[in-house]
Amino acid sequence: MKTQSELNQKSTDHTRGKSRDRLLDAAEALFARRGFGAVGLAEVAAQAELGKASLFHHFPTKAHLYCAVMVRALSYLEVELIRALAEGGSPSERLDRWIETFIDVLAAHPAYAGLLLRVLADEAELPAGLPDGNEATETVRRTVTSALRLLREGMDGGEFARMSATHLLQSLIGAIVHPLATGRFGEEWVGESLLSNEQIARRKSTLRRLVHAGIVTAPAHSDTLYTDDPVEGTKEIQS
Amino acid sequence: MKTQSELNQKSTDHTRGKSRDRLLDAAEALFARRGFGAVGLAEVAAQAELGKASLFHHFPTKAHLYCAVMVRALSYLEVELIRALAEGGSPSERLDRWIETFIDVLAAHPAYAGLLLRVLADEAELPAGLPDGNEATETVRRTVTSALRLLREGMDGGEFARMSATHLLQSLIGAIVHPLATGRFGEEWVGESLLSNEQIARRKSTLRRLVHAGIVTAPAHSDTLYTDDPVEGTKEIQS
DNA sequence: GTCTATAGTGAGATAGAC
DNA sequence: GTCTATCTCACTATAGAC
Repeated sequence: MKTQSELNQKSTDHTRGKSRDRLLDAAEALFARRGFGAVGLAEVAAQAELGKASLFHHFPTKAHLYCAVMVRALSYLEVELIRALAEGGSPSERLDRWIETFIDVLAAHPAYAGLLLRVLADEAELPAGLPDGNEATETVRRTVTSALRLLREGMDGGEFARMSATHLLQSLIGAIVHPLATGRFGEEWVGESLLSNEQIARRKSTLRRLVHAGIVTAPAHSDTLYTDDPVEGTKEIQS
Repeated sequence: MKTQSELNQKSTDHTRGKSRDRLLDAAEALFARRGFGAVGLAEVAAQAELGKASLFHHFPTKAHLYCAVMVRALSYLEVELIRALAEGGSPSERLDRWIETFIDVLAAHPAYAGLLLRVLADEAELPAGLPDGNEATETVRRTVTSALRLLREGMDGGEFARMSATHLLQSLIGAIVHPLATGRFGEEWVGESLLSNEQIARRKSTLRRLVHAGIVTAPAHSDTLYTDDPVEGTKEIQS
């Protein structure tokens, strides 16, 4: 029974992959642009060239579909970022590679920036209880934890300035993800697709400059500089 | 007729302001958390302690309500940011004040970060054609333009490093807005409300450090650094 | 200006033939 | 696995009394 469909799990091309994958692709694009609540399953099915009812054969519920989309994207991102960190080098080199890889992943998958924004910001749109929903949450947690570990290592070794690692990471993520999620306005300001090689190079360059030297060349006036996060030292996220 | 209701247009307290304002407040919170499509008007009305039908007396359509919420928030932000820039000082000082004011506004209005994220990232959720929708778009444009002007001035004067002003601004906005829009995860990582005085001070400190000196203290390896945006020089956004 | 009642539409989800 | 037909319900919006 079903010898063929088991063999090409990786979905080469014959129509454009298995219909489950087409559904995931369609849903991914739509959820990224409009969010969970504003996407209709009829539109998803139509864009996957399937009937609306067939969708429910692959995903029993809209929430399941949403979580499956998220898990696929988040897992891919996690794998790439972990790989980037695993290649070794000084904390500074690893951070550079982490940022560059992050941008590369968002550039290669135009929907991911939007999806990430929604996972992080939308309220309760990862319905807990679903296995995939929990896995998505855990994937985010793991990815964040590994990045935090890098930042703290760099600070401990004196290679990064001492500051709140969590706040720094949130700022970095915002600076990386947000610009690539601002479809309309972003392209209007930049004048062309944000995903062109040229603009991606500019994004990397901007981030690199920001991380390595800031942007202000004049001397800054002194100011209180917070260093450590007192609370999180004992939280299980430390792992 | 109605002498009383005309007098307290500014809605002091007697229940909690005029019902139109209560509707705006309720809608603001819900739209920020869930986006246009996922919010039901029944919930908005209920949270404003009004019947569902009364809502349509104040806003003829859901889109009108959404745009009204956006205009109110964006206008307030614009006024504050323009004021911050108008207080004078060197580009560096004005940029610091701009960032600090931005964060203060987001901290004082917990829904604004979420709203901003949606204006910038959600697709077509500011229905053009509505007067308020166009005004919201124009407000975003003006706010961005004034910030871009500051960045370019700083670069021209040598006080900021030469780089793509648009990319820099997008990165800054992401670093400012995104962390304050990540309700769930953000608080989990930080361990307390992101809007406490302590955490707001950390946000400001992190951004200031990032802008003024970057975070890496070790010498960076050389890299291509993009400077100007060739396309946008002739666009009407230049104003 | 606020309400109850209700229209009318489109959503998520199911039944069951093929 | 895919389809057509259908159920059920929540939603936006309207009508009209008070």
